[in-house]
Amino acid sequence: MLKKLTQSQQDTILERAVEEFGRNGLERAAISEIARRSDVSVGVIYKYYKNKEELFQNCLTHSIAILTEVMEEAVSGEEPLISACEKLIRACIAFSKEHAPYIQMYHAITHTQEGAKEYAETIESMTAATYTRLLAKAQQEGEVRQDLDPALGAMFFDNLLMMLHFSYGCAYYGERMKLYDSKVSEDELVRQLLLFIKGALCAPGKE
Amino acid sequence: MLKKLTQSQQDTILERAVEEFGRNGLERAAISEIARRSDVSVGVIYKYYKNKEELFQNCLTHSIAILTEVMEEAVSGEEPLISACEKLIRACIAFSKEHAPYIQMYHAITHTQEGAKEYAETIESMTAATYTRLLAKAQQEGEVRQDLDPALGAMFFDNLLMMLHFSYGCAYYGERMKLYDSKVSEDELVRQLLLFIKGALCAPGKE
Amino acid sequence: MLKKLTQSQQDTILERAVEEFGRNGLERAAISEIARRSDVSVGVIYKYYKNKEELFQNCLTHSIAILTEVMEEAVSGEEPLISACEKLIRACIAFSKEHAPYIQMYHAITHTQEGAKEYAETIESMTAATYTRLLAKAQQEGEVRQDLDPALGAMFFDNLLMMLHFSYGCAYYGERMKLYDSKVSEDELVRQLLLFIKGALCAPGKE
Amino acid sequence: MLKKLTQSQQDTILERAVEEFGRNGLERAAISEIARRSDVSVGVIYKYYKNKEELFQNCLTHSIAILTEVMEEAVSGEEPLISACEKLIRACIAFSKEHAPYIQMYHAITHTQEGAKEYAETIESMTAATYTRLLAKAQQEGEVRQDLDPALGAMFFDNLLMMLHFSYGCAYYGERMKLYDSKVSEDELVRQLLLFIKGALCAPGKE
DNA sequence: AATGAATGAGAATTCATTCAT
DNA sequence: TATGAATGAATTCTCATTCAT
Repeated sequence: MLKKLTQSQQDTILERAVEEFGRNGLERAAISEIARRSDVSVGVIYKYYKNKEELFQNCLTHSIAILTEVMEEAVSGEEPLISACEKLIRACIAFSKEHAPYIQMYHAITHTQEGAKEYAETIESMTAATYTRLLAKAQQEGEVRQDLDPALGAMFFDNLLMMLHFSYGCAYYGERMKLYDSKVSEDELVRQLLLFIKGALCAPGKE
Repeated sequence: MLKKLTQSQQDTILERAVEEFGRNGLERAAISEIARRSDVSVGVIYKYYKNKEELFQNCLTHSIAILTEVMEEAVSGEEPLISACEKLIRACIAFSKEHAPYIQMYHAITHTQEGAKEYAETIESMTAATYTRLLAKAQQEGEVRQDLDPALGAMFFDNLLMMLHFSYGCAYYGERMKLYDSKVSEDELVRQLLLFIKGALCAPGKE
Repeated sequence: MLKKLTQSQQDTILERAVEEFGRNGLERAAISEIARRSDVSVGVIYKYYKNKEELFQNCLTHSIAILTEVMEEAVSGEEPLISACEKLIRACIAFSKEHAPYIQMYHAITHTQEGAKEYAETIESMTAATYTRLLAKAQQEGEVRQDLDPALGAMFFDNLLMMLHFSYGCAYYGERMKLYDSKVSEDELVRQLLLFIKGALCAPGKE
Repeated sequence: MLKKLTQSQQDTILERAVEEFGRNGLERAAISEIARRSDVSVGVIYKYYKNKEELFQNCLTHSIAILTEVMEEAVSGEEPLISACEKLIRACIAFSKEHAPYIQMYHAITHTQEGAKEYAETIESMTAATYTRLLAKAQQEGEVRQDLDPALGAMFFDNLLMMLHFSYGCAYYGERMKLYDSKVSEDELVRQLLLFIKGALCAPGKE
């Protein structure tokens, strides 16, 4: 067959690769398995990606792009901070449940030593800036207490979201969550997390 | 060398193993590398540990013991919740800076799919129970607001601590932290985190 | 070489494997040695056979098929017992001289403890049944003396054939044979063995 | 401990070694296991035997010596051929049942390629000569038919005994025997084998 | 002289990567 | 251009043998 890979086939490879890397991590993931599931030959994957590492990188970029898009969409409107937070939290949970492999890939990348700086900048810069801006603005409007540093507040908030992603996207953190709360409903968890965050960020008596 | 391994050599193996597992995870970690770095033969590692899995388990047990000791010490006294939190936060940071490989190994473990439940139970059960109890008690004493679920509150709190561990123990999260806060002192970070947690947990006007 | 293995190369692997297993038994036989002698990579052997055990099983099946074919051919006709015996004896000798590695592999197998039952059933069942039937039939026709148990007689007869196989296929038994008979011709040996067997099986005065 | 090994300890080592080699063959047999079972250190075995190969050789010599002694004892008297045969057969079975490891060692040695000649001469010469002489004498006395070559007759007879040893001493041959005869008593087997041998060796109407 | 822990070569098996077709 | 079989380096684990005590 001398037919060039269609865009759809290329997408399939990336999706199956994300799944395989999510399942098995960079090391154990098998190119042959990705090829098999994508219904292409091993050789063609090496036509498109120099080696396993590079395929992994591409999966990452792909995952992060999707993840970022979803999160940005949640805070694009003009609305009170707490509503934005709720949207973000619900988006977090929905995305993690639906696209666990992407979360697992994200988790995998955060394990790198080499290139950690470059990865972090690529992946986290925009979120960091966005959340910090969101808080700074809310602070100016009196929604957020004055003694909180917007950057650090944003980081703590993002930390909570990140753990939420892991809790719904990674087996280990899922099990850990059960140890804390084996039967509380997802809605109740969201309500409590909002309560927690609101207390943390907002001036008493304000919203 | 046909002399029995000294205790110090045995300790070295465990330390190098933690580093290797931290760097590469269970799968990719190479016994031969651990042996080389520990300056012993491969065979001797198999004399002390039945296989790679068992060495890993020992590293894990060892790590947890150290970590637990540090954390328990921080909350052993009878003191206001916020003081306990501060102690825990400072212990977290100190431990992560001193024992980064342990944190990295922990991070690697949390990526597992298989055995996730067993790992989570081994590693997280005690912490989960301890923090939940701490909050429940503080709630009874009026220190913590009544509408907060102690278990969920404990989880959110532990989530913040976990991210703190990662931030000081893993390269990626360290870089990420810099994106939020490139110059704030550690002391200021602790102060702000305490502020954040206090707001989240405590009834307004109370401590 | 990235061309698919030719049938001849695949046959070579099996032949070299039989030799290696014959020389060293299942345990000690080295896949790398088989690969080297077959002029293929180690990996390709694992492409065709899941593991050493499976390669061994294939060698065994292959050997049995060849051996059985040869032996069955010798007793397929309707002829007096003694003629059949002569054919079998001559087939034994010819086969052992031509395919010594098969005999050596057979000898190696018979040393196993584990799985001895399964091996014995796989390898010996058909022969046992065939020889027993052969004798029982000859007994009904008066060719074999009435006081001989056909099954035991068949076993003693097969015992003699087996030792013949070893004598012509294994170095040790070859040397041992020379100790008994350093100059007698093969023809004379066959004649004497037939005489021996005829005396053992047949009623005096009958053939 | 600076105590020299007693003779009894040395014997124990040899016995345990025969067992271990019988169980696992030369390759799989573990020196450390032999040491453990003999209640001596690994090092001391290497004081007495240069390496595993040499220990194996010594086990062999030991096994063969015992085996030969038993068999010679059975034919030392002045008695009719068939009585001697019965004694030998019964000695065969009794010895094989009691000392299976020795038989297994014998079987293992017959697998060697290198040194096959030397082994065969060491082990088989005396038996070959003894049985040949036994038959030649019986032939002179008219007990054995005149057209049988005493050397070849002795070999066929010894072949039957050898298979008897294997049948009672090696798992594989034991299972094979069951395929022929799953319920016949040992006594009946001896009776039938004697019948078989008598027919093979003796002139009709004679004993 | 005996001990037994350490050594390290060697074997099975996997799988990323190559390249003849 | 796509294929997928072949390659062979790398990894885990075993155990015969050594030698400091």
